[in-house]
Amino acid sequence: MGWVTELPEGHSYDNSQLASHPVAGITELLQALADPVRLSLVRDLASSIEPRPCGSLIQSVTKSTLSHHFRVLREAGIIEMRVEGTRKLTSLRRAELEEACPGLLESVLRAPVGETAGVS
Amino acid sequence: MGWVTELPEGHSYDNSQLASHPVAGITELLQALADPVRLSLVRDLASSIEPRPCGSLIQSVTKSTLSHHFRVLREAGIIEMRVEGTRKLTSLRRAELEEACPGLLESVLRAPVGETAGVS
DNA sequence: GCTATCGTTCGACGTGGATCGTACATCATT
DNA sequence: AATGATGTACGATCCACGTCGAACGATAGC
Repeated sequence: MGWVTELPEGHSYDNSQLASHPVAGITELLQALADPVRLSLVRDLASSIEPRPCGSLIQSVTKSTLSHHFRVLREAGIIEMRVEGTRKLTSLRRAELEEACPGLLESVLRAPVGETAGVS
Repeated sequence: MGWVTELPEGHSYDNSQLASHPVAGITELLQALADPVRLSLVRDLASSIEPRPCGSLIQSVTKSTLSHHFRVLREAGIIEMRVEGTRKLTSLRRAELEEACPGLLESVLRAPVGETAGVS
């Protein structure tokens, strides 16, 4: 039954992941950073000099969920990916981010990771 | 403080709005700022030296919605209110915010208000 | 007292988003 | 080709959140 090659209207493969999105506006930027998982990803990326494969970050969520978060960060212009063999290396776009919203990344990374900051 | 005047099993009145909440953690802080209405409120508050009554800010949403946003900002420790007659004056907690997350408010306020920042 | 104004609370609604499982794509190796 | 590893697309589910209208609380002034 219908072994017709199911290309059209099925899963299309979108390579726009590789084209760098422009850095988004401040609201979208904050929204992208305002999720605990994504913030953790950004912190991890910031703490390593070299770009890292997606799978080496986080573990508390599924592959698909992780891919979703990477998409959000990509579309906000916060990260970029490049293919290397069978993997994709992810890196922070520090310079572009700094140009679009100076100081934001710095302050977010410097903030204590725990719960309340303890300032009343 | 912040107790509740219990009347007849219905609306309870919570005065904790006046007790300053501690500045929240970075995630909650970002979440509070990542809404267009709230961000606009914060910008408006930042642009005026004196504290302002709630009603003098924004108009694109209902009273109740506005009150909800103020609550979120209050509970994140971003703003504080004090009663003055029949109004409540709202002000940014710049110092506490700066102590809890240095540079964050500055960078957010300095960011262009429009859509995309235009950095590719 | 009554009335007006200002802000809050409650309840309900709709939408967006975070999560997952499954199926699929791509590349490398065997 | 077949298999394994890595990441993406899609569909479904669930829940948090932004929004509103209506009722209520607090204060000021008539």
